[in-house]
Amino acid sequence: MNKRIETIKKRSECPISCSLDVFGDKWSLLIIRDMMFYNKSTYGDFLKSGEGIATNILASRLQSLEEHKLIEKLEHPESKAKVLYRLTQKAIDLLPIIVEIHLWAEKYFDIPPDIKAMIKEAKSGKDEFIKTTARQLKKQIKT
Amino acid sequence: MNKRIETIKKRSECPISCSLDVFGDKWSLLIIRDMMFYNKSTYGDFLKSGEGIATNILASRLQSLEEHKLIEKLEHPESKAKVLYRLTQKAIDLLPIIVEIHLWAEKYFDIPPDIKAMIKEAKSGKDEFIKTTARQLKKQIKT
DNA sequence: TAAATTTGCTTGCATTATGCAAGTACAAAG
DNA sequence: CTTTGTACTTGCATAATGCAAGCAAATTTA
Repeated sequence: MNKRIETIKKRSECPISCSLDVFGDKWSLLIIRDMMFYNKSTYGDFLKSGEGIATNILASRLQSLEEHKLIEKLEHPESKAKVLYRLTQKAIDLLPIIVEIHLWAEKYFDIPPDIKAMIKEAKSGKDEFIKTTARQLKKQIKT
Repeated sequence: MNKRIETIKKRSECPISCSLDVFGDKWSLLIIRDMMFYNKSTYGDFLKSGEGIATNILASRLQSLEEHKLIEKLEHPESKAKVLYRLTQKAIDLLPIIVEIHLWAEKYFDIPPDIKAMIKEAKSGKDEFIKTTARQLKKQIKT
């Protein structure tokens, strides 16, 4: 009945490598994205995402994100049947990375119009965009 | 004798998702890092990296990076036995992302002193650091 | 110039991660 | 008290990664 604690191994001391060991997989950043920009907060929310994550993988990624302290599991105010996932400050601090990924993507991919609008805003006033977005997200932590 | 062209599939139109489809694996960004910051340019160079990539995986990642136009394969000036890999502009444009990952990592990991020095420099004058580093890298492209 | 070494891979097989479909337990609604 | 919703787990298939060995062409060494 022992849940295997996925040992958090580092491949090296390199900051890029260490970071990838935390969120450098196919799904983690997409879950963070959903929480940051689409107000998703429950298991069911994440399942509905356009990319179609499998149920077992979602459970596994949520566990990993929790172990790495990027998210916290809380009881949902509406119902005991639900679980509320919330970003930590550590995850909110990923915002600059995520913004830069958006800016890179905007240069090399065709982006849907609605998202493109947000990227334009982020581009024209990057620091301000990050600051206000981070502030919004922090509100939810209020602890 | 047909080399299978790994079809480049997108999971969605989301810029984060599309970007991860390009470099969101365990190794691609580390190869880019080696080329950006450690002047590595050959298959043998990449093999020597601290994280220890397997030979077949390295070959596979190099092929993927080339297909996604993040690197180019050129003949090595020193020897026909060698292959020279070079970053494209598309890869150099990843620099802001990589810098932000460094800054995030610096906040949440213990970083080796030499790398920490570089991060401090990047932090104190981010735009300038990116600009000068990118300029250095572009020199090598000179077509 | 023949043999050994370097370089950039490929190949075969083991292990791990991810994907899919079904099932389960508990809470809540009817 | 049955049905539905929510958050998972489980079993099995496929894909990605890891490890050790092998290989061909180029270069170096003897």
